[in-house]
Amino acid sequence: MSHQLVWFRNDLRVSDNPALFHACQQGKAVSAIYIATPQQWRKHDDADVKIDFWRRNLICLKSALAELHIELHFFQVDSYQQIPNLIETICQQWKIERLHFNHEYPINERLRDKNVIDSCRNIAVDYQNYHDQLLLPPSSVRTKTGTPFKVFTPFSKEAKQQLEQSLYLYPTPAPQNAINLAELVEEVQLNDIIWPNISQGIQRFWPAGEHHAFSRLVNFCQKTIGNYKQDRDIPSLGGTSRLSPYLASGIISVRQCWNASWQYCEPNDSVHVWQNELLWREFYKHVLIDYPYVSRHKPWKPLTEKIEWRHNEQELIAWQQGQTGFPLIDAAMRQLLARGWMHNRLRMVTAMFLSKHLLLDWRLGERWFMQHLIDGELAANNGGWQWSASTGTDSVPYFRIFNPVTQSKRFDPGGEFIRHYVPELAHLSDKEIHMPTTVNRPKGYPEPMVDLSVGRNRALATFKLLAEDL
DNA sequence: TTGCACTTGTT
DNA sequence: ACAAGTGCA
Repeated sequence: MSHQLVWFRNDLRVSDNPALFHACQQGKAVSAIYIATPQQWRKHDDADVKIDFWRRNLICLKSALAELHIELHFFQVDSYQQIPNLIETICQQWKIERLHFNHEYPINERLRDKNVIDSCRNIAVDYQNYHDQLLLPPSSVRTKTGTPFKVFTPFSKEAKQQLEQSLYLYPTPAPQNAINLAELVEEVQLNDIIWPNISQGIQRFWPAGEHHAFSRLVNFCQKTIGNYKQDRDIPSLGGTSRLSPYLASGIISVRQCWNASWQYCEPNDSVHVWQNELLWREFYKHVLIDYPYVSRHKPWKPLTEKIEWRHNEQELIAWQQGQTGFPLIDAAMRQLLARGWMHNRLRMVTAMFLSKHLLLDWRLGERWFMQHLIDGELAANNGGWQWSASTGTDSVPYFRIFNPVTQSKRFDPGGEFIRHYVPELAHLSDKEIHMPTTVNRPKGYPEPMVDLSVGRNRALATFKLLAEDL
């Protein structure tokens, strides 16, 4: 018997799944496992809304696999350290020949996988792993001199040259030979795991299942993407793909997205803009792999470690709760809490407000985002925050500080987005809503927590000092 | 070494 | 008008 085992992690789908595909290629019985690690999730600040999304997608995955006659078994341990032992036990009791899984790139995951591989070697179990989260493998996008790209534009040019319009997608496997396995004592049911409670209201916005993800992708490419270039920056319009939660948890693959962008779209500027967004995701993942210290709470630009960020718990809380007195910021921060998601434009505006106008440590904001985003993903979240804080690769120049009121007038001109999430301001006119006057400000809505020009100049001075120190 | 190009601006 | 460099070929 040569029993194959697929370990599912951030790839909760059966279509275009390299590990699953290869396991099924062997013509032998295939089983699948998922290992819940609640304490590790807390350590990584994984959001409740994201953990619940995993749970809902695991239900879908279990039934999708059942149709292929593959059983998905659940296990639970506290942390990654216990996984090698658990996998040893599973492999021995089920007489596994080969373990298959798709790569994850953050350092804790790499260490976990290295230890699992060492265990496999100890007990003479074969293993294979595959690249899955990236369009192009690590280290494959390099400058002429062989170094990693530090700037997005040349990175994207090189990446585009390497990418075909149609990438190979691993087909969903055919049904496999069924196998009856003894239930292991370590095994749990999905319901035995303690999951966060998430309201149906939020769940409705993010339906689970790869079929849903795929139809969202096709629908986006056939309809929404046509106006993507103009609409994507207007939070009230819903002009973005809203695929990030599905990509982050591997409910859909980035290869499927890339192919769809060529296959289902009329080629135009908007399509290229969206493809660039996929490449930004790619860029930040490569940065994380090439500069692993960014996942250890270090800025990409070492010099910026010297910045003395202010400490102010109350200001942080005001920002987190959407009580800053700046309507667009507050609307955005409340959207994050209400939906587990925030529009991309607003992620930049709120991140820059925290790191520049308030001069609070960008890592506090990064953490808050991770704790609340359904699409929270280390590389993209870290890359985005370091971009806004001017500490990252190809980040915004420190003197180009978004003005939250100007941004509000430009990207929410009719105030629709603000009215939706900050209802106490809904009655204000289009002109007043971006920055209510003292007279117009309703009771209960806070005064602006910082004078924008004071905050701006404070940030400019801080960064300028840094440059002079050099 | 030089020249070119540079996501998301603000006052 | 201004902020001020920097990656890359």
